[in-house]
Amino acid sequence: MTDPRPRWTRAQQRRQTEDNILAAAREMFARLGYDRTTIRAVAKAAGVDAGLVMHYFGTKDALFSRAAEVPAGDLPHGSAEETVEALLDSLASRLASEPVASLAVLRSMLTHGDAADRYRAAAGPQLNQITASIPADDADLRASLLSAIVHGVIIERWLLQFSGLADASPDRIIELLRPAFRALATAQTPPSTTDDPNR
Amino acid sequence: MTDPRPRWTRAQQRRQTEDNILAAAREMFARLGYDRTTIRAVAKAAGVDAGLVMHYFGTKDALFSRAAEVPAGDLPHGSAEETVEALLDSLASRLASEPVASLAVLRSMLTHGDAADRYRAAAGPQLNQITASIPADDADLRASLLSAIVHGVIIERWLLQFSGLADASPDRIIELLRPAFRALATAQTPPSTTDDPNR
DNA sequence: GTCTATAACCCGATAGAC
DNA sequence: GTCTATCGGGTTATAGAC
Repeated sequence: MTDPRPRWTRAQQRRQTEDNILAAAREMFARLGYDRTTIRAVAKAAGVDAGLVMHYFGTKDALFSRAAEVPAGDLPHGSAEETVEALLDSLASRLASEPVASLAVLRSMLTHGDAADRYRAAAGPQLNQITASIPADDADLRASLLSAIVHGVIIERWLLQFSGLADASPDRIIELLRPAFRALATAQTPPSTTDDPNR
Repeated sequence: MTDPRPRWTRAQQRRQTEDNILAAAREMFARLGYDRTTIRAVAKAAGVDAGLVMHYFGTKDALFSRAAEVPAGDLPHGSAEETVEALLDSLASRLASEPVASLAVLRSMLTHGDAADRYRAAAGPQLNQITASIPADDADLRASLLSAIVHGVIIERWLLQFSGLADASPDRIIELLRPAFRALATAQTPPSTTDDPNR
């Protein structure tokens, strides 16, 4: 009375197993980083054999590449003010819940070259768009600083779990950062301490 | 005709060798992180035997602890404005040249628990002083954000070597960040987009 | 297709010769 | 004090049985 036909086809079954492995790998890469994540542990977490993981993905590096695929987040074009708001929106959602694949990249980027490359590749386009929206000679530096702030906050919230940032409400963080972002995105020489050498 | 008395005493010689090992370990921990730094490689870089490193420091963890000793950087007490300037001064010097021991901690903090603890211990006092100087209910969150910004900039400059931050002049970075820091350190509801629900 | 066994290598740590 | 040799364990990756 057993049905000889499988509920899923071979290809579907394989895909399902691959997804399980990738999910386990993502979680582990995000929590432990590249080096301390072992193929054996990933396989066990996914309920399969370690040899199977190698058979599917070839190498540990390839597994990381697949597990750490993160969509290139891009911002809509617009004025500096609009870009600031778009950047704050993006940050707000990443403060609410950061994708595991992205956390895997962030966790490993300081000690694994491929992860650092992935990080640069993901941040690059966003950086260019921010730069383009800022009307100033040093737009690139301003954009880099905005990007560094976003990443610093994300890292301390999700990876280091700094008290004060780990459990603060995204809205409050956004409200506090808005003036700082505006100050960076709008070119204005502060009427402050030093004299202008260009006069 | 050889002089039987050594130029240095045994204790001095040992101290010299220890310093060589620590310097090599610092450089390697800072460049590769905790996991990828091996005792063997440190010994080779220091020109000694791997067994000697173990004999001096006992374990790899203990070697890291010694190599990653970083003085607890504290800020002078003062008003919010003064604290901002002190924080900017501190950042300026860290942008000019960051100590190798500190880079070792930063490089390893996402993947090595001890390094993360060290990082929190070093950032903690500074954070408290910033918090104390800010007259606002959410002073702790504002201080955390200031700290996150500093660390984000340092990481992208020294560890990820993000173009735009890696080779920008410290002075320009400081000038750009000053308004942003002031905005965070001085409690003011922005006269901006949203209505004030507390009226 | 899936899994077991193992090869080949590198690690931290230890014991002991000199 | 310094260094050689090695132990015991872990890893990725491969080869082959079922």
